[in-house]
Amino acid sequence: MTETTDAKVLSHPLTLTPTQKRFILHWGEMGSKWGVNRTVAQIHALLMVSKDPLNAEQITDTLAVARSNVSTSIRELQGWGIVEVIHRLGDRRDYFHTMQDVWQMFRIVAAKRKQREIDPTADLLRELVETPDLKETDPYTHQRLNNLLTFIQTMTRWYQQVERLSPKAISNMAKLGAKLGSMFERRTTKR
Amino acid sequence: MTETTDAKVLSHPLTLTPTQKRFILHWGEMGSKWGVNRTVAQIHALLMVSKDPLNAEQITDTLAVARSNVSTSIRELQGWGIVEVIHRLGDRRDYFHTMQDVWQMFRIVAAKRKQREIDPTADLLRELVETPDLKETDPYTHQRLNNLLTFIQTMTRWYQQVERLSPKAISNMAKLGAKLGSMFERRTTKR
DNA sequence: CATATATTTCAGTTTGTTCAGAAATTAATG
DNA sequence: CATTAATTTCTGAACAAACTGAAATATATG
Repeated sequence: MTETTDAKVLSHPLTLTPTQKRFILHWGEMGSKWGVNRTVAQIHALLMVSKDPLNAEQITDTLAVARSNVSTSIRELQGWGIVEVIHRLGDRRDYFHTMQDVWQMFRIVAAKRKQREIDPTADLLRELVETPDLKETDPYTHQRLNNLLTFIQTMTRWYQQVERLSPKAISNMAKLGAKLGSMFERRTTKR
Repeated sequence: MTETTDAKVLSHPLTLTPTQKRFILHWGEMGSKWGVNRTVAQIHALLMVSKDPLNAEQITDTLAVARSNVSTSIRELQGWGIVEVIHRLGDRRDYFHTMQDVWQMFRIVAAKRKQREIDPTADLLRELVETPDLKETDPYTHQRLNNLLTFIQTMTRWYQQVERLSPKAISNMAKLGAKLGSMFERRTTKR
């Protein structure tokens, strides 16, 4: 019950520029649209614009959320594999930072989302399409499910090719996209 | 208060095969992972495996959800542009059906999601990156935001190319992906 | 090993979402 | 234009998720 307890509350508040604030708030709002909770997204944004790694207390003070909330949120970001811990000599606290490479980050998140949001459906569809006699007894449903499965498999295969490319390669593909597109389009119409 | 009121409750229940049931239930569960509510996803699944268009009452009875819930959910599906109304001579009820072409459905949904989940961020980033003096006063943040923006723009441009392709063209790209990928990879390392 | 510091877990509260049923609205029919 | 059928909107209850503050646990240091 000493007066020092209060002094600790805002021991390491970070000063954010207006630009940084707007980015963090926006990223937090978009989080909900992406299925990520606001605090998690805000912390991620903060780490993205922060030059140096931050400890949990700094994050707490800067974003004005509960310490426990920061703990849980960081855990989730680590679960996604986009936030890492750093330690400093003479400091026992955990310092967090996020990867610099946006393409790398995208790849990691895309892989996780595919695993959670696509793979289970692909598995079930495979099973259902192979249901004995389905093709005969209910050809319509069989056809519909099979179309869906084929589509998912095609997209998956295609994603796996793209996933391996370097950022530079992706950028080049985007630039050459128009040509490529028409190339493939022609190739198929010929058939 | 006549006895006819009760008879109406289950007037047009649809008979679903076990396969159809499993698909509908699974699609409903996955819905939450995709940010779509369960009933909306279930109705969508039901329409996908239903050969004929269904009216609201049939959907209500088959899925055992409230009539009002069906109304709201169908509205949302129409909002996504993947469910349409059909009318029949001598029947004033609305009949609903979903498009057959999976690739077409994907395109529509992808476009909507891009619009909701990507475009606002791209807009903000463009604005922030152009903040006067940011490059000088806070080069680190500027760099980070700019990287993000560039990435989003690249992916967007690339998506726009792909979006125009036919299903067949996509499938071909997936098959040729490996070759293409290494082609681009080589091209960039040379630079 | 006692103390200080850092982190995680937990219970309770707040906030947001889903859903069924009632009420209101819209459209059709004689 | 009154009646019936079809559909949408509104409302409150049940449920689920996010968040906080406090307590419990873990870790370092003299």
